[in-house]
Amino acid sequence: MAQPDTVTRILDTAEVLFAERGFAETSLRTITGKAKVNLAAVNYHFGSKKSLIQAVFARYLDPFTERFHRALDELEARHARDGSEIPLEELLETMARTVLEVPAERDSLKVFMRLLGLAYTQAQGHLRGYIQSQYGEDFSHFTELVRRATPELPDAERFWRLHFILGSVIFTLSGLDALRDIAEHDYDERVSVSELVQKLRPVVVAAMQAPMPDQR
Amino acid sequence: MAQPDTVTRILDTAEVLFAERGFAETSLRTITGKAKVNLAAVNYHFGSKKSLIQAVFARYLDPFTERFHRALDELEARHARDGSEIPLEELLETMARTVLEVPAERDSLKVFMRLLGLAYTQAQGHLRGYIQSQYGEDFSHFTELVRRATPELPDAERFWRLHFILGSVIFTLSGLDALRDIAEHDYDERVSVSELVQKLRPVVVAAMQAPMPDQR
DNA sequence: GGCGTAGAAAAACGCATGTTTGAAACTGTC
DNA sequence: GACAGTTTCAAACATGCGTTTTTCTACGCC
Repeated sequence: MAQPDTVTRILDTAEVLFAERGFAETSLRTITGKAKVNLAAVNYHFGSKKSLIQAVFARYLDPFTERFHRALDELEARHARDGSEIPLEELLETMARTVLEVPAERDSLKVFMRLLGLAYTQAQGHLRGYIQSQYGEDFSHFTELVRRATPELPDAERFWRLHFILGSVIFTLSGLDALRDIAEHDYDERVSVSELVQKLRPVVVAAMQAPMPDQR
Repeated sequence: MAQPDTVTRILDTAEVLFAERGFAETSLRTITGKAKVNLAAVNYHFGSKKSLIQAVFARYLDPFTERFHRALDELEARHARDGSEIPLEELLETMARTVLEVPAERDSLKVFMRLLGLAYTQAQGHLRGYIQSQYGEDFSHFTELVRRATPELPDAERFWRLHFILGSVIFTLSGLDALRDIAEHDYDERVSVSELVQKLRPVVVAAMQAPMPDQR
């Protein structure tokens, strides 16, 4: 098999290493060494380490938002025809399906989720700004649809619950390997990612439909 | 007021900086500079940066586990007397109260949660091992009580749901500042930490009591 | 066939990092 | 008040980092 070109080799290696150790902890020398590529290649092709990080994200998020956008439009169109509202389950289902679809091609869901987690938790101010500016609009579209699907929730409450859920998903899927090892060791149950998503589904729905907190 | 001693000044400064930027992104020079302490002091008092990181955690986790242990024992004793089982809400309540109590003395819940989040997400293999070895037992005690409180759940299912919840809590509270800014900007609702914990409560309970996923 | 350009390779640059050193300053004790 | 032990300090050390520069190689084009 022919070796992929330099740019692809760098991206392939970088995303795995970033996902494993974080951005600051992964040096260009480690990346280029493992990718069997000259050190200067990163700066030549990407300009800087920062841009490499953004490129790694773009390679996931561009196809993701593209598909997600299409899926949401289609969902809206279908329900617009018969005038019904889109139920929450269907929205969550659509998001889950898209998240699973995109990295499936490279068997890298774990990497994708780890990267999302890192984008939130690692400092890297430039990343948050980049993601917000590039993909913020599509996410807003989604939250607007969720708003219509859960009209009984106050806006702020829905906002927080969405982030609770986001935390569950990112946290669980990004720490997947470690957790899976523990689960297998303690309960010998070996779960696949799709089984885990199945486990998440009722929990997420229940979280969104939980009663409002007591006012004390 | 007298300046705290060098060790305390280092710990106070380090925990804030670590929480803000992560471990790798915080240099000893930044810490010692801000703490108005000589650079060599860290290596003199702690031995290495690694040990400093562990010391920062120990200063939170030692009192936390100590209190948590006591609180659980007391809870168990109380219910052992009348032979009743400890309800799930009470267990979660106890944990939440203890988490809130410990850093309250220094108004640093945010820091505490950020640190917990970092312990999970930043590589720092030594940290995970250290925490597991030092505090793993107390956490096991807690999960055992949760097991008794939710006998209808299969062990593996409970395991995963606990981690879903852990994800929600750590993710939300560790990204608190950023999220709070958004929430305030978009919905002008300024939530306090205890209000957020109040919002989390019904969601967490609902998550644990959600129906089992469909088998497909 | 020579030329121009894009890419790869090797080396060096400048800088920030964690750590170590050795001398100075301080502290308590007899 | 001299001594031993501890803590502070400035300086240096070695290393690893991202980036830049320079040289070399390969390929398309009139």
